[in-house]
Amino acid sequence: MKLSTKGRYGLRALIDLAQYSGETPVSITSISDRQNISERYLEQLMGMLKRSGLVKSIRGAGGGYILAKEAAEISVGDILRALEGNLEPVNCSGLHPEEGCEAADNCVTKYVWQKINDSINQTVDEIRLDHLVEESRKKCTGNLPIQGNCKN
Amino acid sequence: MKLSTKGRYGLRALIDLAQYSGETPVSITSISDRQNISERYLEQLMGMLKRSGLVKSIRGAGGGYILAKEAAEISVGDILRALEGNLEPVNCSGLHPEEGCEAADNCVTKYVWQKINDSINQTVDEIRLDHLVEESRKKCTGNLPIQGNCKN
DNA sequence: TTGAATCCCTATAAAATCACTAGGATTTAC
DNA sequence: GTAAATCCTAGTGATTTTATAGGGATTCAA
Repeated sequence: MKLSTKGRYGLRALIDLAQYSGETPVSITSISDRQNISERYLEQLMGMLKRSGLVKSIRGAGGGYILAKEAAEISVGDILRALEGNLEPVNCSGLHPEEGCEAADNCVTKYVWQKINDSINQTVDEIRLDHLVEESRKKCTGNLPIQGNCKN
Repeated sequence: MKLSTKGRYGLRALIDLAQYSGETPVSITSISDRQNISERYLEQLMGMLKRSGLVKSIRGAGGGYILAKEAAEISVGDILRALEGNLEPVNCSGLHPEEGCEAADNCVTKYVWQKINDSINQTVDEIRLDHLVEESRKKCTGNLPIQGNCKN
């Protein structure tokens, strides 16, 4: 029941991107330096986020990434689902009406997985990127936060 | 962000156990037959549930398992945590006050993981085993439910 | 026009985790 | 004593995760 590094790194990267975005696009190199994430790996994550329409890329020298929409319009749920696929605790076809599991109607555990799924999605959809950026600014007045080896 | 077979099988097994518990203890063989779960594997799961105090075992011929307490006093959360360890989406030491991550105070993502963790735990702790057994009885009046190959 | 900076795509390797399987040891009812 | 059951510890093949690596393609500045 764990989130992979994709989700963890990706969320940190997008907070960073939102925080450092200004006139010029933010390069992968700069994010990876600040966040201590492998440049090559981060590249892949940004690709996924781009394909999901959360960021835009600007190629060539001086290029990098920018948010595709306002930070207030991007939720943690959008980011995590883009990177982790759906957040369902169980890959239960009964959760998807179109797929039709023959046991679905009689399945008791489906009820449980559905409840967990709903609560996770509701929680992550409530948290917006701008809020996290603001929190981050509050915590860190002037000097940079000491992240150390923390990869979460 | 997936629950492993431990949690999925374990919950089904305990619903089954609660459903079929009567005078005599319920054997692993009978549960594994009804639920289509590998006997040897289920053995391990029952061991974990026993160590967590959710079931009691009776050894020897005619032995098996019984619930250690009323079905109404066992929550889905108890079961899943017994089998999956904690349900935290991220193994973040900042979530545990005693461990003390140096970045904890400045860590923005910790806030997110904490929220997800709380919502999952609240959800699974609200659902009790007796409720699931009752639901199961309702859905299946007389004839057994067709579970097919569904492993969820 | 050239070179540096940057994104883009695919393949592959190492590590970790999962989902069992195997082989016994112990306990109990009959 | 024997069969039926739980108990315990390892081992193992398959899959997934977590990157690394390499080779482009594109853009901009000088």
